[in-house]
Amino acid sequence: MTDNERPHSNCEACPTRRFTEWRELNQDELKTLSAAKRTRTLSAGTSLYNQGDDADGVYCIQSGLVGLRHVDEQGNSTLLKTVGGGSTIGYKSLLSKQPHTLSAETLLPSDVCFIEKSSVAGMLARNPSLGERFLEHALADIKELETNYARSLTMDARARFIHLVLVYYHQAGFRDEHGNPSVDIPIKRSDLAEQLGVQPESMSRLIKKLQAEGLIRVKERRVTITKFDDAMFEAGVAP
Amino acid sequence: MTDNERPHSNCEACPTRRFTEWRELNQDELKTLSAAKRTRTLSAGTSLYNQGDDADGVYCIQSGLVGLRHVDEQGNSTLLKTVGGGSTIGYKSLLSKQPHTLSAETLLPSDVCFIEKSSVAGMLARNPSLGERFLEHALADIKELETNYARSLTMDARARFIHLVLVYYHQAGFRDEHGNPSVDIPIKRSDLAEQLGVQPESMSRLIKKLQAEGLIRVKERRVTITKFDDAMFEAGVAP
DNA sequence: GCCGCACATTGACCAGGATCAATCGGTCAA
DNA sequence: TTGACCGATTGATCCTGGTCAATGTGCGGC
Repeated sequence: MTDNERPHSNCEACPTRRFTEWRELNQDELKTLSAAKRTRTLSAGTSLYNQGDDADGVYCIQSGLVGLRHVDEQGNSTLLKTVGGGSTIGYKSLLSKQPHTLSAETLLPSDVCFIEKSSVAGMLARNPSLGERFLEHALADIKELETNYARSLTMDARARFIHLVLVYYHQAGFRDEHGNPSVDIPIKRSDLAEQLGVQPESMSRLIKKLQAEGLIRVKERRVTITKFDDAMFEAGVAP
Repeated sequence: MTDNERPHSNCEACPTRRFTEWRELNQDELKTLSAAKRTRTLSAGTSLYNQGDDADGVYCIQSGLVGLRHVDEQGNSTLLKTVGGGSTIGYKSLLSKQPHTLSAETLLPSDVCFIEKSSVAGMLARNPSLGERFLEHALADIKELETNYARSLTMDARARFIHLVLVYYHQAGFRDEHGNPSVDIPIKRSDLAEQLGVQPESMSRLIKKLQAEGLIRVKERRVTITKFDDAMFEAGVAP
């Protein structure tokens, strides 16, 4: 755990910190945080924690991609969410003192910081505004969950997929060599299907259809949105 | 607003308080709360607040039933949740300082207390544990949303409906004259359909089918669960 | 009593996805 | 090189739930 410690070993300099709960810590607190955290570079497919486990701390994603998965009593698996650099996860279970409701697993090689339970508790006790940041985070998560839930109840797989592509584009989009909006959605088809609540076969057919219509172009795991306005419209996003 | 003021005019005596955020207030704080709150008895179909509005305070449901609805850009309406006595709503928008993401409307005649924004802020400033209660509430909401979202992605309308009946039964169930587990789901079919994300016609047919199979019996808005174990199994609930 | 309206149900038909089975390509280890 | 395995795709078929149109049914207003 010491030999693969590399990226941004001190939190003051961490470029993603300003998007996290830790953004308002003072110099002293940042020193404490730097000392408390453990940074690891993980290969894809590494489990951070499992549904049902007790929380042992919180995880800050510095880079890469982490998937949050839920498995129900009947074994149905759902990829509820993916998070990238600048996200803090695992805090809900810690704060509610209840077992994790989701499992977290790296989907890409990722740099992840871990801050142990007692350190978080200590900082929370000394800095009340940190608690407010976590509350804010929870409220933002609720908002996102509400709209996703409503979307799953009212929109078909096609519209949900287009919406999801636009979400990924919003997070990590770029222009390809011809200036077309593109994004790498670096997860396998079956995970994409799980995120949409459809079967992999339906995912294949859907992609095929959307390509045939010329709405998107897909090569491997790169999606180019060729009719951006149409996509926005179908996903129900304001212009 | 003064003439229809009736039920439990002081919060110390309020029987539902022990289920709410206010459960740990001291005598002084309870007096403040009692003075700040306004209680109203509302008929069914009254709007408490609308999606897009700024928060003006929080609402405590004393009795009755309130529906929380989301309408998206395309006009798709979803009944995301119903809440009864002992629930506090409207707090998310207040704490996040963002417009309401949902509309709240009474589905039954309801007694509702309203606590104005500035009063809540005052109490929060003086009592940090109140903030923790709201955080707990938010975390519980997230947990519920996550499982509902996952359920909507993986289970069909039939299983979701059975699950929903069991949820209502858990909240307000009783034994009918023959000792069979029953519950009044006091909302109209189209709202039930909205809550499940299906069309009213499908709702009708689904109920008909489940009755034909002898799993449930439905009369007006009362549902009797005739095969309780089968229902639990289909809904994916542990025995 | 009669009209109008909202809620609920039913029928006929269609479409979106699920399911089952087969194929294909790529990668890795023996 | 071969075979095992995984991910992805395709085809054939079935079933759930959507859509459109019609019919009940109860209730308040006049």
